[in-house]
Amino acid sequence: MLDKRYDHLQVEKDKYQNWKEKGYFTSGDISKKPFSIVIPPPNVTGKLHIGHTWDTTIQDIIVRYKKMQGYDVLWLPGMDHAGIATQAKVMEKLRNMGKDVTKITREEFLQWAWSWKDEYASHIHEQWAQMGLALDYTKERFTLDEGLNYAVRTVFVTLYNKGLIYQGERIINWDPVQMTALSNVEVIHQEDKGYMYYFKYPIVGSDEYLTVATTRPETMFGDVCVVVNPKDKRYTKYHGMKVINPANGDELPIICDEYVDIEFGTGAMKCTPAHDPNDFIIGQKYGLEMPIIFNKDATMNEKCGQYKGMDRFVCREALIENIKKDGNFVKQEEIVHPVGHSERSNAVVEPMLSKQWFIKMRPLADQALANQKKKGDKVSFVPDRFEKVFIQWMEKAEDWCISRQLWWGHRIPAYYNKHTGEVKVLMDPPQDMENWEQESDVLDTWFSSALWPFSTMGWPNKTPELERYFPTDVLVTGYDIIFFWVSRMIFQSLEMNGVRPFKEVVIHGLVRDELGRKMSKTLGNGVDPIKVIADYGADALRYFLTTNSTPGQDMRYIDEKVQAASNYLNKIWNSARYVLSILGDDYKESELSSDKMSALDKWIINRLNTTIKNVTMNMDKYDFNAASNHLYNFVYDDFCSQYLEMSKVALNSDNEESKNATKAVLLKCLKNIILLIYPYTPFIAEELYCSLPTHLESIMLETYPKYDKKLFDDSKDYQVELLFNLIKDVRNYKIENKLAPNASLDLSLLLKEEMFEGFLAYLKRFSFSDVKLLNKDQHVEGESHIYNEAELYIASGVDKAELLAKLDKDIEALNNEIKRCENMLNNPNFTSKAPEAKVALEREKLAKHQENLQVLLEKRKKIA
RNA sequence: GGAGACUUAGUUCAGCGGGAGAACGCUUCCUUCACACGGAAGAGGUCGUAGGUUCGAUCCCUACAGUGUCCACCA
Repeated sequence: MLDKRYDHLQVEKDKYQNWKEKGYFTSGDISKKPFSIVIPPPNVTGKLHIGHTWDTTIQDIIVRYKKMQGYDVLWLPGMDHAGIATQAKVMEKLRNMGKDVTKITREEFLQWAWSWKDEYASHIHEQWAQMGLALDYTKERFTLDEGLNYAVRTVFVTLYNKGLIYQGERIINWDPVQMTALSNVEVIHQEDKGYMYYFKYPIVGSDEYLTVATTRPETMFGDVCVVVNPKDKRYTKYHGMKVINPANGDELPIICDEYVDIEFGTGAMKCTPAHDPNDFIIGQKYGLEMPIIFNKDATMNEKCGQYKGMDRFVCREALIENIKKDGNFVKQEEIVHPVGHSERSNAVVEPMLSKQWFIKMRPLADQALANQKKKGDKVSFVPDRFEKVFIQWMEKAEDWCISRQLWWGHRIPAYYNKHTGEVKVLMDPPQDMENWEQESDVLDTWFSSALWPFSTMGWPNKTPELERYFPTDVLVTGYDIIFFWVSRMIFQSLEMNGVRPFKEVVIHGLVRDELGRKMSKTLGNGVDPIKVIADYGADALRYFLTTNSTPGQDMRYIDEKVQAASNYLNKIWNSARYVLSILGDDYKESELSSDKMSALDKWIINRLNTTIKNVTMNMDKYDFNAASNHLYNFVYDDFCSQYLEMSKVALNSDNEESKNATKAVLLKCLKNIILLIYPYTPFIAEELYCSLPTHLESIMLETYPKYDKKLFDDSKDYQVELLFNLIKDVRNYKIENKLAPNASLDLSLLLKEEMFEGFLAYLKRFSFSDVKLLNKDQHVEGESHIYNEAELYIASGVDKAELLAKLDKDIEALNNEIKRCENMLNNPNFTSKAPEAKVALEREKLAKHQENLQVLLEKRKKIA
């Protein structure tokens, strides 16, 4: 027997462990069709946040749904080593322990990092368990494990040999806090306040000067020339002359290049090839020197004279002061301009010339773009507008800087000859390793993540897993990592395997706080899923997360809505409790047979069928909000409010046959509700399922409900709806007239056709009144309610004037409706252009309205 | 500078070429034997503004306004 109140703590206890131990999460039944998903591996940097919960719940719903539909589902779990982020956290921990991190060795650090990984991996496992995720742990991987390292090396060597990976000196984004290079996507551009400074660059051998503008005066130590547009007439006379750099007195040539915009600033641009990507291009074009002026921590280096060792921003201020003293300062303007910050450290990123490893993107991007044009092979985005985001990024993808000056990651398999400097890229260290030194840099974390869908399945070996589950069926992730991850998986898979990594990508948004703000550590507005689970249960949280937004759209976390989800589950719980109590302990399940079912039974079964159809259709579209809404309406309106209440009549009758039919229908509805809600809320579904009179060992072994045409007979459904309307109007009458809900009224009913068996009994029971049947044309005093198939009169002490007033109101409303219909039908454009069915429907409506109007008019005549 | 998203009830959000929906909140009534974390009934919206397409627009198109998002090297 179920408890009176749904208690999530009791319901969610021990179930996960049991599922796991029984092997329900394990894939590999080759008698079934395969279906596969790889989890987006969470970083081992911390605990999971509510965004992870959303992401993984969507996957879990898909997984459980597909399992029920008879697929052999592989949901592959795993985690990401998250290079920069984890290294930063581990370093911080070591500093907090009082260690001198500058003295620590690579090997020592890696030991600490691995133990950090173990600790956080166990937190993540615990959270997955609490959320109830049906992950196949026998296939779990880590982005830094040996097998994945083998895959990473294979890809690196292959791309290198194809010329798609190269080492080059280029301008990269330098994070001076983490002291590593970053890729473009790891740089966040934000609008910062700053100044545009204008300085005089005196012309050598002249009293004149050029005014040059810059936002980063400290880079002036790296200036090698001043560039003007050859067409700029203001500067023609200076062509071939030199200017003096006001920062250090160096003489700089004036160079002409079309790149300079005559309209922008002063039209004279300082050129710092080592610290600006555009200047770098000009530097290359004219073979200019490229002096680097920063140390790795963005302090000024020895090229900066008296400023050596200063922080770049301190230097900036000091330099400006000195230029002012020299009289070369013109002005400064406050501006707001985009400034690049490191995604991880938030430090202002310094563009810096540096030797790094790159992936040549153009050929790979073109391949990915070409594949999107192939109908059967493309990756389908859900919702499809996100394909555009992907395509646009691919169209202008620049080379990807993949080397990082870190320890925590896949070490680049390149070897430098200690004597000759020769570079070799190899799967394994050279035989004479004593003469070689391995590249100390590691790869960008996303390099290994990009291989995740196939590296986790044993690639490059032709494993059975790869054969069976790759390409995967669907990937679920947030729109914020389309660039970081989705696009890179796509081009890597196409290059390495010749096929897409997944057929579909389901994109969701961000969870925001109650006020619509992004959740962040600095705001402290994050929501801890573990706390929500403790308060309301994993089921309520899962239901809330997956049913409160449209695909691809952000959502707000609102506590009351989780509570509402919990109330819904309590509703299902109690309806189950009731149904089970009706069935009794020794109930034997029997087949539903259409001929023993009442009109009411058939009605609810039809509603159930329709619900199954709608839910399934929307589940297949990954529209979990729409799917759950259909079920919700069925549970509340059709099943609980109508059928459960109505069924009490049959259950209290002496008719054993109809009693049994009702019980069977109740059970069928309940069981289907449990099965339909199960992917969303597996814990409560399992609990209720196992309380059914007959059940398998677990709901995880059940099959998903199917639309059942056999029981479909809706011929009397409209009469059932009429009954509901009659009851509703009677209730309404009582409330309007301040009568008790169970007050007995004097009701008269004229039926225009024969109603289903028991119709009157239901009406009597739910109106708490006796119902007199009228013959045609028989007149009764009272308030009239006209329906298409019936007329209801409620005798009352209300006076004539009031009755007439009400009647007039009804007549007026009906007249308006008739007018609306007539206007439409009299419009030849409507009748000729609108679909036939639409026109017929309007005609039908008009006829009914007119008929009903006649009744009301006659009624009025008799009263008046 | 580009791209796309959003604007619907007090609030958070669905929806849709043919009489506006849910949840929460609010009002009235009801402890009736599944559930007061409940039930019954109800109030509440010129669907951002202006044009256009259409027999018909909240829905499609255009412009505008507002809100937030992503991308982008202009000194």
